[in-house]
Amino acid sequence: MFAVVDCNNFYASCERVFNPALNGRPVVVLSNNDGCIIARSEEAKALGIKMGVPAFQIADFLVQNNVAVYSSNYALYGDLSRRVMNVLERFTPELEIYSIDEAFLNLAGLPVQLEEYARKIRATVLKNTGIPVSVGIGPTKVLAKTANHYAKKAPENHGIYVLDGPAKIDEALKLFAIDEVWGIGRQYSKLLKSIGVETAWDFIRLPDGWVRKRMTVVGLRVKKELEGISCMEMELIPAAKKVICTSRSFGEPQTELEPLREAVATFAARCAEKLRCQHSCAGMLMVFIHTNGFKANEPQYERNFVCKLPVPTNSTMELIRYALFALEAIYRKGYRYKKAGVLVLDIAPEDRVQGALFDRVDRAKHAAVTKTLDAINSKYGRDTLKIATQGSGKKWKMRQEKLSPSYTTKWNEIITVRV
DNA sequence: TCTGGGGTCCTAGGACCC
DNA sequence: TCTGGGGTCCTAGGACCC
Repeated sequence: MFAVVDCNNFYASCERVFNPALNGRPVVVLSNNDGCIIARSEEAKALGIKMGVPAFQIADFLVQNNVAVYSSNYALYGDLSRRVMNVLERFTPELEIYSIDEAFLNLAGLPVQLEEYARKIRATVLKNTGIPVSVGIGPTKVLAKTANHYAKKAPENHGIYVLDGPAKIDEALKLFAIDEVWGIGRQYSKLLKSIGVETAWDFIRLPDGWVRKRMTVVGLRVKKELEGISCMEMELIPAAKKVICTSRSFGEPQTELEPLREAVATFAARCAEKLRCQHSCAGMLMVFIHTNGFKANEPQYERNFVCKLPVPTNSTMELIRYALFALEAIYRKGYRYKKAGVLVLDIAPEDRVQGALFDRVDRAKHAAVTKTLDAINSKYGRDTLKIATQGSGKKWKMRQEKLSPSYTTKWNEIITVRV
């Protein structure tokens, strides 16, 4: 059996942990640059606030309904996520951290009563972290996700649901809308509904051949999992990323090269950090910039530039150099740039790098410098030490007007208690 | 004024090899 | 009548996830 533990309205719940005045009040969290609604408390959902809506479109509505609005605070969410995962680790020998707010637990062979165990997991996470979670249990990952849905949506289940036994599974699948199935997105829902498939139960009645042909092996796997045949394994060790991207929208549109250079250098530096964190090097780098596509009356421009690196690297200095070269190759005057980004790809383990005969970079020196850089920044906080080209970010930094304190990761933002 | 960010996997088709 | 067979690698596009 698999359990999937999913934090309820995770970002909104994080905001509540150290600010209990938010309990009972509608809370929403905005995407980067304070753009769209990306998390909603139950009260906010009840008000009809939809996922992904641009915040400015419903600004008045938010005020009228006394909705608490927050900028994304990933320092806080990341830390609380780590705490939740630490608790979950105690409940299984096999934990797969699937996303910032979700994990699979392999319960195979544990001598426990499943419902009781689920209740215990839920209670422990809530007590130790302040985060409410839902626990779904089933014989396959897809069925566990289905169970999680029932745990979350039906109040009488109190946040837990165990899907076991053919009769119970059958009954659940008959009531389960096809577009709620994990792995069935918008396009496949549309396709399936067009041939009269409305529920998960309808779906598993289709011939395998049809599913394989129209939905590839991925769709067929989902079908098998719904039928109770497990074909998605636990992934215990997070695989190294094959592509790493750092990109941001700017708080204000940028017209000049200099702030773009700062931004792109900063994104390249962040990519380098992410590479070093997973002990990889990248063999290619791409920079992209574009204007605001929503502004139909403004001149539009969108370009990217790919550099093949002579020797795969994770050096901040080297990646910045190539990133700036790429930026300068595509930058044109006369546009209002809204967003830029750096991607690194062609990623390989750092101990398998193919050198070059005429390499003029002193790689040992770069490695020593970045090691020191990482050590200092890990101890004193991100960007305590950085490359001068990265600048201050004053001009282009994203909007974060409603940022809560990073209660658990910054000394000067630690919670204050009034007597 | 204002519209997020970061990933994965699969397939088809083209180019190329012997 | 009849136009081989068997591969690899790469890329773009499309689907999905959180």
